Amino acid sequence: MSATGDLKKNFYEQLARLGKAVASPARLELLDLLCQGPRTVESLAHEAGLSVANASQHLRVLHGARLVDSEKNGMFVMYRLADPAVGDFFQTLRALGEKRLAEVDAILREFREAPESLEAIEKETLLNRVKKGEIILIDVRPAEEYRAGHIPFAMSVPLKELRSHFPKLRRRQPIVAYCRGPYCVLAVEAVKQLRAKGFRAARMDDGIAEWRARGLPVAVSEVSK
Amino acid sequence: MSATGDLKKNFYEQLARLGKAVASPARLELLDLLCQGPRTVESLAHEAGLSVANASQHLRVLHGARLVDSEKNGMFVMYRLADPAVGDFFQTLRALGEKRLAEVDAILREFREAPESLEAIEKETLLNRVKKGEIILIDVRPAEEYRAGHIPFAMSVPLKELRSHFPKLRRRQPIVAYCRGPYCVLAVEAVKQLRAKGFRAARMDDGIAEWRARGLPVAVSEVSK
DNA sequence: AAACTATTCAAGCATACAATTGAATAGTTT
DNA sequence: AAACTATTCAATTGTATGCTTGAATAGTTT
Repeated sequence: MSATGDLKKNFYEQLARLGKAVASPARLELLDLLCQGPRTVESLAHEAGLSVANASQHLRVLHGARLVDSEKNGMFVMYRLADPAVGDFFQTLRALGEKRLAEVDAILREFREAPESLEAIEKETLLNRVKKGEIILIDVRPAEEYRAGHIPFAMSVPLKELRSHFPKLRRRQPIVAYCRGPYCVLAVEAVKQLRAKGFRAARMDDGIAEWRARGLPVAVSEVSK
Repeated sequence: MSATGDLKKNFYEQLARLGKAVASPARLELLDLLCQGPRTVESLAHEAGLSVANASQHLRVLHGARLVDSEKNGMFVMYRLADPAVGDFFQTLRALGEKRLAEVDAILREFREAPESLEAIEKETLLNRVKKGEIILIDVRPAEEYRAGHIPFAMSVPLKELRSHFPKLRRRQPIVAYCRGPYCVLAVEAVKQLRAKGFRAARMDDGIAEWRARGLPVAVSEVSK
């Protein structure tokens, strides 16, 4: 029916569908998120900063390229990678990107260095970034201390439970850890563990006491569950 | 200067440049060809069935994504993969494609089966395909026999020199080997070696004698060099 | 059943891209 | 230097894509 030449052309066309699927920053971010586990459309949209309709459309494209599968679960639709091989592919793509694109390298360098020089950044700016979700702020003190008072939007991740949070964390999302203050080793240890696992982590040497002393807002957990 | 969120967005944008580079069938074919070794623009254009200007533009896109490098050599410009990692990436992409895209699978199946059932195909059709470059027809008899008379458009690839041709050959391009006729083992052996190396090879059991006997055209080398 | 929610669909607009064409470079041969 | 060759550049055209908006589905709660 079709000549061999058409088949050859067709083969590359099919392959190009995969290429097209990863030709959009938005879809790459969605894929990256999905590499870390199944998610609903809305959570993906929110995390990637897309409108829900837009995210849905991008997901449809990814689905069309057989990169992701979806499954209806009650009112939600769960998206997941169609195959672990998709994750491998994404990692290869990222590795190649980091290796070959000088611009990407520069960005990552800035990324890596930014948290280091956090001391220089105004604490208010940090707070704004955390609020926007650009940085994950973790409180590594025991849960009770967290409940008693913590920096707004900080997640409670007691040092002992840090390992169990690894799967949830994104490897390139900057993480800032804080604890009781400059003479407390909890955050130092947390950063060490996170970096060992490849996360971009930095320590904020101020603790809750210093924070409060500057007149910055402090949150209190109402529900102690 | 730029917020962390911008950096994150920028990272995926840079990554998407790689994606865009492999989002076109033409560029994928060019990449595939370049995986097998450096080539000039014209040879790439010809083999991929593109106009030279078009191929040049596609190559510029690949170059922009840092996937290929070019080097001026006299009047020619040689293109090559920028890094062996690019080849790895392409293989991963292809592997994923073959694994995930049902259509691609179907195509490959047809591809794989087509040469097998070559006996059923009219020899004239074969000739047309060879003429169009869809199939590579190789004559595995010693060079003298080839010169004395061969099927039009067949390449002379004496069995002894087969190995040295491997680098030039494309792994998915169907190859058909013929020799003296149904009772000659040259083509059988050639197919065995080609398949062992992953090429798509089939044997045509008719030889030059049978070909001529059917009244089909026979070519003669004028220049014996 | 009515109000709500998560998701998808459809239409519209602006932008980006692929292929074609003809001309411009840069190198080679005569 | 003139003719030729390989490659690139520039302008054009049609088509595909991404994002937005508002409505439609399908499931859930009241």
